[in-house]
Amino acid sequence: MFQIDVMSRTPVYEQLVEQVEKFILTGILSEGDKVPSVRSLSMELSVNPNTIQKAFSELDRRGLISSVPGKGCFVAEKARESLQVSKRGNLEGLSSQIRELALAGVSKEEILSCVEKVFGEEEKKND
Amino acid sequence: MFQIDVMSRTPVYEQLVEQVEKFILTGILSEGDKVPSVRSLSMELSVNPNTIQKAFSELDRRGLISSVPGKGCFVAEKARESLQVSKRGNLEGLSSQIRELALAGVSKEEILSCVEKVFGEEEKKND
DNA sequence: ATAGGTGTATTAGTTAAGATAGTACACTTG
DNA sequence: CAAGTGTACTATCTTAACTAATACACCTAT
Repeated sequence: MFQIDVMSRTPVYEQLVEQVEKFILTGILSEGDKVPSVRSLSMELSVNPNTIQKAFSELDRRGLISSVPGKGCFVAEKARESLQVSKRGNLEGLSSQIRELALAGVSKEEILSCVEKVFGEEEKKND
Repeated sequence: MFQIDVMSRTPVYEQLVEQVEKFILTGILSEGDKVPSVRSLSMELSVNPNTIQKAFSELDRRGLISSVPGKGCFVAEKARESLQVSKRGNLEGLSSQIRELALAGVSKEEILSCVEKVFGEEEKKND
C-alpha cells in the first residue's frame, strides 16, 4: 500500500504524510477506516517505528486521523473535506509555477494545452 | 541585488543559484556580464565564501556562468537560451501540480482562470 | 614589480534535521 | 492473561549545510 524512497530528498515521515493524504483524497482510505498500525508499517517498510509515529503525529495534528490508544489510528471525520480545503491553497503555488514558466518563454497556449491534457486524462478515467 | 533567507528550508547556495537563473531569464544579467565576486557577495550577504563558491560551481557546472581565475565570473554565452530549454522541462511538474489540484476538487475552470490571471499580469507589464 | 582583487582548493569544525535503537507505560481486545 | 495498540523518553548515529581559516595561482592597475 505504501511506498517509500529512502534516497529521496524529502524525509520519510513527510512521504508518509503525503501518501496518506493522497489515499484519503482518492478514497482508498475513507473516513473511519483503520490506518495500518505503527509497528506493522514499521516492519513492512523497514522503517523505524519512531519515524512512522512522527508521520502519524503530524496527521493527527492536522486533524486527518484520530489516534485511539490501545485500538489504533482511524481516518477522521471530515478528513477528506478539510483536506480539499487546505489543498486549495496550492492555487497560489500554481500561479508561481506558471509565472516561472512564462519567464522561461513558455507561451500561454502551451500552458493551456497542458491543462487540457490533464483534464483529458480525467475524462478517460470516468469512462 | 541578491536576497537570502537564512531561515528557509532551501539551502543558501541553492537560493543563490535560483536567483542568478532568474536574473539571467529576466535580463537583469546579460551574457558576458560580470557576476559579483565571491568575496564581495560574501560580505554583502554575510555568508561564508565557501557557500558562495558552492553556488558558483553549480552554475558553472550547468554552463550558465564561466569562471576565469584572476578575473571573475561572467554570464556564459547562450546562458539564457539553455536556461529556457531546461526550464521548459518543468511542464512535467506543472502537470503533476494540476493533477493534485484536480484530485482536491479544483475545477478545470478555476485552473484556467488562474492561467488567465497570470498572463493578464504579463500584459500589464508590457504597457 | 608590487599590491590588491580575483577564482580555487583544502582541512577542520559546528550545527541541525532526520533516522535508528532500545525501553517503558497504559490501554484494549480476544 | 497475552498480544497488539498508541505514546513517551533518552541516547546515539549519520548526513547536509554552513562556517572558519589558510593557502595558492592568476590578472590588472598603479
